[in-house]
Amino acid sequence: MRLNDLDERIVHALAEDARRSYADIGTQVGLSAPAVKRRVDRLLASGAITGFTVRVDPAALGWETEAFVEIYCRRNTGPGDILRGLARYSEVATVSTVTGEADALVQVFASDVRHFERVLERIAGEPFVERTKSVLVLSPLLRRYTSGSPT
Amino acid sequence: MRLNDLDERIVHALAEDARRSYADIGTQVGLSAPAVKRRVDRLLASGAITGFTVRVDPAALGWETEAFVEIYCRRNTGPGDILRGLARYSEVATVSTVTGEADALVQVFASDVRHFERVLERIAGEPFVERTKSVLVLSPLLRRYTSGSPT
DNA sequence: ATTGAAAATCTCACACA
DNA sequence: TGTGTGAGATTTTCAAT
Repeated sequence: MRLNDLDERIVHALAEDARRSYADIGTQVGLSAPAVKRRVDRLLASGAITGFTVRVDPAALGWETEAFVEIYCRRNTGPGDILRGLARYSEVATVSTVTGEADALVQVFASDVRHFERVLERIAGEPFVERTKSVLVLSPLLRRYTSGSPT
Repeated sequence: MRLNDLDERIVHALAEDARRSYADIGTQVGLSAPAVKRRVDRLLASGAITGFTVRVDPAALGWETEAFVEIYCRRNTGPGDILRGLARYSEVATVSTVTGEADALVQVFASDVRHFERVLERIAGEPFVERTKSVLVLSPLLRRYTSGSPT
């Protein structure tokens, strides 16, 4: 789907505060409230917008430990296998297949290092996982456009 | 701030759909709409919730290329130097100092591989950067709780 | 895309445990 | 401190234009 300038400004407004009223957004972009709603509905239907969510402070929710885990898979493992295997973990925030030596890069939030260790052991025990390689986040210096944590 | 079970369930509900009505959330967690709003307001005031945002499909906004870049810094580089040096790039979404061989892990969104290459060259040219090592995202299989892209 | 009206929701006051 | 109830203000939502 192709977004025009008006759509982009609406998405930008929603990105800053997804609970702003359509009328508010409308006055900012020069549209009436129903017009804004129609465009948002269209963006939702087309998949350009996939939903609305909350920005949380992971530390405030008790998820103080963040890590990136490289996954090295056994032969004949497809993206679907990786997703199905990892989506079950509530501690897993993002999963991406990547170029390079590893097959996938996984972002994990845990309450502490002990918790992370348990999660890592379970992930490493998945049948499609050959080995893993993790780095722990020391300081989340910048979290732009995104922030989230499992519940 | 300490969150109890009710708060966590409310945050979880908002993470799935931040535009659900307080009454809906209330019936799910066993509270009235005003009670839910009061807790959300408190979570906002305490900083546990930092706002509401929209989940977008980066590709629909024209940001089709995502990459993770490991930064190896010169000696005597502090976290502040890394943050100041990288925050200027609008393509940089997240910056974290990490354990392991690299000093920092940076998430970058670009419109295409050519765009990413230009950004990478500029980052690699920063005075505190000794070398970089990148992996490109092939498929963003899972983007839980939020996903965003630079505007 | 806008207008205007009806339905739903938000948001506050107050009362209660 | 935290909750529920009810009323008024606001917003959403859908016709008709």
